[in-house]
Amino acid sequence: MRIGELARKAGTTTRTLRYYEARGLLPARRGENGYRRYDEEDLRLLHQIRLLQDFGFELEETRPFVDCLRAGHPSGDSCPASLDVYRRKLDELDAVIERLRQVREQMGAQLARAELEASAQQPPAPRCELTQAPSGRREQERGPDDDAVE
Amino acid sequence: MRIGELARKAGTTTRTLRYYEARGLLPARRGENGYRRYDEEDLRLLHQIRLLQDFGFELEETRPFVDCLRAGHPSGDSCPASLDVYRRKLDELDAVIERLRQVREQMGAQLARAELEASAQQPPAPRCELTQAPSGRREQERGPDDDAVE
DNA sequence: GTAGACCTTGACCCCGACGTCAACGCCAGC
DNA sequence: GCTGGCGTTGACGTCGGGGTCAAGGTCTAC
Repeated sequence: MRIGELARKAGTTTRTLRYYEARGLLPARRGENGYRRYDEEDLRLLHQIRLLQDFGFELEETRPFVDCLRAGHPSGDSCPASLDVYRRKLDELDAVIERLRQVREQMGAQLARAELEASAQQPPAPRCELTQAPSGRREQERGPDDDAVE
Repeated sequence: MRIGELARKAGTTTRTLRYYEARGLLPARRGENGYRRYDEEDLRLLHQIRLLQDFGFELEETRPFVDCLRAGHPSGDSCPASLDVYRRKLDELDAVIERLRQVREQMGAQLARAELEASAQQPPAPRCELTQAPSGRREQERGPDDDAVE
């Protein structure tokens, strides 16, 4: 199959596939006309990459898994190198989560303190003019925003 | 004081201070020679910025806090606009933490499964190597080299 | 034989928070 | 007056994972 079809099947874009190829992660054979040609095996590799990306892996970190699959193993994590990456990522993940948890805690305390002080000042009349909304209005739809975990 | 001194006192760099000024976040007065001049108030503002940055705020998100301080309030979070940012960040934080927690869980399960499979295969002889599998090569032989990145 | 869907490479753009020159001005001490 | 350490602006680089043209080649259907 050609690049467009593979992209559709994997739910990604042709630009992304060319990018992966440029990184040496998913090289393609070429037909006589110079078009890239892929097969089902490539689709599997690509699925592996996307899965790990969704987990927050950097592209380079998916390489051991892809190599493992390409070497003929049943799954990308059948090789020691992949397991090492898993373990490292788990450690990282634990560290990040813990840090965020602490930040969350401190911020929650700050907010509580600030709200308390505000309510001690504000009761009679609205004063602080650096705002527009008088109170809650917090739905703020969540757009295509997401990760950015450090 | 001049830029270098402020940077040292706040544990940051002159480049950073110029960047903040370019963003309009921490404008500086100028001496006759064109040098930036700062005072203790600026140091306070800067501390507020750095604190929030450490919390993972983007620069723009610190602006309400800085404005609040500059408006004469005792602390950066004495203003409703700042509290709104707190609340929004807390929500974001909760969402991110939860997502990471789930990823951590899935990955832990993957690792456990992979380790189990590995131990079921490995005992007799070491197998899992990153060598070519004897299985079918892909259609159309390639040039004088199978790519080996690294 | 031609439209239009697909492919090719190359090149520049984006975000955030700066780092890192380069080339020059200002000022203090010796 | 010269060196060295400050300061100034401006411009480009970084990192990841692509997006978005632009200018052209190919293939397929009608």
